[in-house]
Amino acid sequence: MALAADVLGDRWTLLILREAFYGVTRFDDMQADLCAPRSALADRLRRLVDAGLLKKTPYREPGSRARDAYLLSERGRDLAPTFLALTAWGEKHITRQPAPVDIRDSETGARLRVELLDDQGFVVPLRRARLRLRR
Amino acid sequence: MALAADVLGDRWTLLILREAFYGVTRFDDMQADLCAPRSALADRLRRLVDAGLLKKTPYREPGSRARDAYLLSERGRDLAPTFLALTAWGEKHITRQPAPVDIRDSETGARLRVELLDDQGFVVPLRRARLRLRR
DNA sequence: ATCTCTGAGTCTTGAAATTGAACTTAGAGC
DNA sequence: GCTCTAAGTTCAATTTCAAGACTCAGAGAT
Repeated sequence: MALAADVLGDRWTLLILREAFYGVTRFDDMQADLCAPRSALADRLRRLVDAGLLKKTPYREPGSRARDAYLLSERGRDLAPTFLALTAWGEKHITRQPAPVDIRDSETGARLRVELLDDQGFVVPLRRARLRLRR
Repeated sequence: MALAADVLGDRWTLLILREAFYGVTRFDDMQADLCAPRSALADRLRRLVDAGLLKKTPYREPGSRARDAYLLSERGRDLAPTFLALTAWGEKHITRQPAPVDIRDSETGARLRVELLDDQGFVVPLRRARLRLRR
């Protein structure tokens, strides 16, 4: 997780990833949403691409030249459970309101949630969870 | 999640929380583990206490005066699923090795994992997950 | 009482990162 | 050509950070 902190441990990076999860893919849109300095945004996007979480992908608006959008790569999308767990935490402890986002099953359309499961697939409430260091 | 990024969006904070999850509670132990500058560590611990994620708790080593340890509060422990999901991500994409930690059910001792569940409690593989913005 | 030791910080100062705003660039269409 | 736009880049001013020396409070020894 040390390396995760290296990439994610930054005021803008988490917010940029949230934008990416929300489907915002363009520089100026992110800049407008986050009010981040353009230089900071450019720098973080570059790092996220270098780290393989985002992927520059060309797109073309009719009447404009080709540009690059920033899409989540597989590695980035794999942060979805982390993202969803963090969102749930924020709903409970910070905003006390549902976040304007959910994750759904692409096949059934069911709304998904993150849970702790034991080895038999039973849901275990958070209060029973204990962390253990192996050695 | 904006506020989450406010507290967590920092190079040291994530690592400090990891220490806390690993059961390290004392200033000098964390300092030795992380090699963080003492001033940075003091500052981040203060913020985490202010944000309610850690709780200063007096302890006393025989032959020493009373000091404060930093324990996860309930709000902090509620980050366990986030933490576990992030750890799983790191195992898959960064270290490619199991992290030296697991979360267990305090009643059965079973090792726990984080999964996405649909509304009927069935596990849904990550690849079928789609994020949707509600409006 | 005084001395010394330890864990937990604080202080100081040079180095690095960040901000905000203006500027640049590459192509599309007129 | 000329102009327009999204996507950056550049730069001076400011803010934050790092490293390590220093301080502090109490405990036990002398």
